[in-house]
Amino acid sequence: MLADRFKLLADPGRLAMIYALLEAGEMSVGDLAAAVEASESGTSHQLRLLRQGGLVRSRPEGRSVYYRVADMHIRLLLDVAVEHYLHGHGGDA
Amino acid sequence: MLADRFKLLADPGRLAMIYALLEAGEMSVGDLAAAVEASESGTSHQLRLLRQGGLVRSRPEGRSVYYRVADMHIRLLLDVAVEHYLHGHGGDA
DNA sequence: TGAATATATGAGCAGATATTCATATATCAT
DNA sequence: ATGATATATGAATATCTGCTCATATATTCA
Repeated sequence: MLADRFKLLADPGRLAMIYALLEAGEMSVGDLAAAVEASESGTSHQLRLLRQGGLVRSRPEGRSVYYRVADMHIRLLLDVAVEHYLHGHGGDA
Repeated sequence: MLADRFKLLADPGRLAMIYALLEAGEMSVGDLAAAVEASESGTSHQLRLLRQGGLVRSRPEGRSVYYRVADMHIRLLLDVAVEHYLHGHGGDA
């Protein structure tokens, strides 16, 4: 469902993770947790949601697991959303 | 916050409302409630969230209030999201 | 004015979500 | 094999969300 995709993006922590991954290209769970200042457990939980939703992919290496954003459509979507966010500052009425 | 924008889109009912408004251009609360098969009260509640978030605007006329999507950036955002959704069917890994 | 209609709003409840803690699994180093 | 490290996962919990019911406000019509 489309709303489920939006749900995954509707959390500041997950958004921060996605932006960090977009910037770094690839990050281990621990590094990502440090980057977004969250617990490793919580980060792992969120990554599972993002992975199940197809927004990120993972690659195990040694005792680490590296995550990356699944595809660049996500960056486009975020860019459009940011642009829309900046544009839309109309109040009520 | 950007996540808040996504939150507004992260609900099937609200998405249905936005699509109905995009299609019709403008609708009263009652007509919209009927179109998305929801209660008028619930529809009004959701419309308030959308209005506060700047996604829709309202225009009172007589004893009705007509709502419309605030701007066409929203349609663009939805289109990109749908395209992304259709594109991204990659599983785990 | 009084009744009916359209919308808005607040309270309360049920279900969903995020976070934390504890524990499990797997890998690496010694 | 033992201990340390990295990640995953389940359970418990606290918060948030959406829905419903009741009620309020405003507008139209008779």
